[in-house]
This record gives sequence, structure tokens and C-alpha cells, in this order.
Amino acid sequence: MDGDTETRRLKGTGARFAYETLRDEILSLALSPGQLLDETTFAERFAMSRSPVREAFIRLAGDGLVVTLANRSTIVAPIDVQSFPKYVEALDIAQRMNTRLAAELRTEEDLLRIARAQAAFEAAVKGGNHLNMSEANKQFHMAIAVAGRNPYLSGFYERLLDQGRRMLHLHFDYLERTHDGILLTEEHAAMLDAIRARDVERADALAHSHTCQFRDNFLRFLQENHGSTIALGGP
Amino acid sequence: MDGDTETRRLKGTGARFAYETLRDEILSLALSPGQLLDETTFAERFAMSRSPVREAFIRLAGDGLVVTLANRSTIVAPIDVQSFPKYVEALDIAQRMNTRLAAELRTEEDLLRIARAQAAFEAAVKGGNHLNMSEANKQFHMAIAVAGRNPYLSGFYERLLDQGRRMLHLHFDYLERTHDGILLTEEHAAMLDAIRARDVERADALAHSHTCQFRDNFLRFLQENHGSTIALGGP
DNA sequence: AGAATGTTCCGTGTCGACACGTTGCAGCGA
DNA sequence: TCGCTGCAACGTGTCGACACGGAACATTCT
Repeated sequence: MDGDTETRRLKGTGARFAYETLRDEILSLALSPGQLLDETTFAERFAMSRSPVREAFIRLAGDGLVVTLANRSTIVAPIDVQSFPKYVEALDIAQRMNTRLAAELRTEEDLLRIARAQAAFEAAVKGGNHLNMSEANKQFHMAIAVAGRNPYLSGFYERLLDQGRRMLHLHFDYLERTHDGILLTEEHAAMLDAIRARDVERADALAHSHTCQFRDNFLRFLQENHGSTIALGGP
Repeated sequence: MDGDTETRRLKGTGARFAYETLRDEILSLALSPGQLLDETTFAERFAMSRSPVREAFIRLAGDGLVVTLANRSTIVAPIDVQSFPKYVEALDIAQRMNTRLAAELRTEEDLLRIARAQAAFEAAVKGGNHLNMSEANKQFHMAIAVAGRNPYLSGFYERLLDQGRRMLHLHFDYLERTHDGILLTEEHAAMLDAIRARDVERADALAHSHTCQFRDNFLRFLQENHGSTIALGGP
């Protein structure tokens, strides 16, 4: 407890706070793709100086979540529908590779962690909060990636999963109207089974079909919403 | 030519200059792994304030080239020999995937660009400057990756290639004593041939053996220098 | 002598201020 | 009316300064 209305932030937490907050808001589409972000505004909003906000922007740019226009301003990275096939192509590779490795190298402890992440995901689905759901989904897949024991591949995978969270949020409503989330949890359970059984080929196939599932859902969503122009931040 | 002893930098170039300079020095091992980098020192060296230096550090941390110890200082990222197999595993996948895609999707213009990059690499080898050589080698592989038309995969590949440049520099002398660089250029030429012929499987195989070549050379180098403890920045 | 404690120094994290570049608008000329 | 030029406002890039936190050192106690 302290005198200020707002909790006084300890040294070194300002930039982290700005980074994580902005990151969450970008991934959940609270900040829409293409939106202008100016340092001064967010500095005021976070009640801090421009320095930590600026640091957050730089790190987000490194993550590919914002784009910095030199000497002008930075914008939330647009979601380029054109390059969606390329994204899926990369995600498929990353997902399959990490899941294969997990099936091969997983320990009992890994299985426990993955199962816990799966349970957390199911709980998040029941909870209905979209940000929690996409976060839990990412954590499930990252638990698998960690079991794959390759930090380079899991880092790449994590980057793609984060990008994917924005697309997930874009059609969460659609998903809930059509399927009811059960599908995802079932596929997750099947993947965990294959990893537990050390069945590399089955894990690979499941990872692949999981990607296809995501792709098809997203494309169906896009087709249905054809005409109703969604703001994706394109030029 | 201008009045000042040092060229006056235009606005917005300070951070870029610091970033690129530091990056080059890290990749060429002029800054050794584990070395302490303090903002003040480099600010003085570059004749600028701490802000642009700080920005460069943040971006380098995003690239995985430096590690920031909270509230203390940042160090050049150590080269972890332990994780070398994992690195090679990831590099192999990235290299094969990008080269496969290039063989499938390359245009005539891509072939020209790759050939030019190959010529530049040969010139750099003749020149003998290590930094130029590793840079040209990376550019050759990136020219292939660009032909693969997947920015996500080529971005991942680029990151790995940059990491690899440090290891290349570590055993450049060894390479020049044993082989004489000809090997690399021959393998590059073979890869270009396979890509030109749209022979996906041959391109894949060449990419794989190219990775193995690198791995074996580096491991042989490590064995020979066993005992003479090389500073890798480990704890 | 060894360990715990207080102190000093150093570097980062953050701040407010200034200057340059960019952009949009207004005024001028054709 | 349309295009060019000058002006003003806005936001970033950079700067110098201050405060907090950690680390090494000196000091004191057992």
C-alpha cells in the first residue's frame, strides 16, 4: 500500500509493463491492425515517460507485431490476407517439426506439463474469455515445443503462434457459432496421446491436420464475411 | 566532406549506425561472446548519447545476439557449445525447407540474383576478409530463401544464418588451413544448378549435405582445439 | 579469522526538454 | 481552377540529468 492512487511501479518494470500490455492488446485485436501508435499518447496512458514506451515499441517491432515508419510513427502490423497461405505453410512446418520432436524426446515430466496446459485450455474455453483462450492454446502448443528440446525451433514456433493469435481472435465469434470449441480440445487430446505413445508419424499427421483445421476454419470465415470489409490495416 | 572531423549524422541514423556497427562486431567476434557491454562506454565511443545505444542493445537482444541481465548490464550472447547439435538440427530444417521452396518457385530473375550473390561470395573469398566472406555467404543463402517466397521461413533462416556467422568466424582460420574455401563455392554452384533445374529433391539433398559439411568442419575444429580453452562467454 | 553488516560506487531505468524531419494547410501564381 | 511554394503543427530522435538497484569493499562483531 502506498500513498498514490496507482501502485508505484518498481524500477525496471515500466518497460516490461508497457510491452506486455501493448502485446496483449495487439494480440487480442483491442488495438486494430494498422492503427497508429504514438509514443506520447501511450506514455500518458501508462503514466510514464516516453522512454519505456519507446522501448516497448522497439521490442514489439522485433516481434513483428508493429511496424515502424522511420521518423514518422509506428502502426500495429497489418494482417495481410494475401500472405495467409505463406503463414500457414510456415506454421505447418513449425508445428509438425516441434510435435515430431516432442513425440520422440518427451519425458514423463513433459507429458505432465502438456496435460496441465491442456486442462488449462479446456478451463479457458469454459471460461469464455477470448484472450485467455488464445493464450492457453498457445501455451499448450508451446508445452509440446518445449518437450521437443530445440530452443531454435520452439522460438520460431512461438513467434508464429503469436501471429496466429490475432487471426484466431479475428474469427473467434465465428468459431463459437459453428463449432463449439470442442473440436480443438479433442484434437489436442489426440496429439497428447500420440506424443505419449512416442508415435512420431501419428503426431506429425495430427499436427498437420490441426493446422489444416485452423486454415479451413479461417478461410471459411473469410468467405462468409466477404463483402463486410474487415479492418486489417492494409494500405 | 564537411566541417567536422567526424561526419555529422542525420537524424534517425544514430541508432541504426550503432545497431549495425555492434552487430557486425558481434558477428565477426570483434566483440567476444560473454563480453560486458555498457551503454555509457559505447555512447562515448560512437560520440552519441545513451539513447540510441540503448535502442541498439534492445534490438540486438531481440535478435538474440546479446543478453540483457536485468538492472545490471548486457553481455554479448555466449556461444553455447552444448546446444550446437540443436542449432544444426534447426539450421538443417530451415536450409532444406527454403532451398526446396526455391527449387520449386524460383523465377529467372531469382536465378540471376542467386548467381550474382554466388559471384560476390567467390570475390569475397578471393579478397580474404572474413567479415565480407561470412556476409557474402549469408547473402547467397538468403538469395535462395527469397526465391522460396516465404517470408516467415526466410526470416527464421536469416536469424539462424546470422548466429552461424559467429561460429564460422570462430573457425575461419582452421577452414583456410585445411580446405581452401573452394569446397564451399563448389557446393554453392551445385545448389544453384539444382535450383535452376527445379530439381527439388536434389536441392534438398545438397542443402542437407551443406549443413553436414558445416557441422563436421566445426566439430573437427573443436576437437583439434580441445584443451586450448576458447572464450565462448560461458558462465 | 570468518561471517554478517553498512557503505560507497557504478550502471541502468526513467524523466523532461530540445531539435530535426514530416505532414498538412494556407497563400500565391499561372 | 490547379499546381507550386512557404508556414505551422505534430511526433519522433536525441540529449543531459537524476534516482533506484546491485555489487564490491570496508567495517564490525563473534
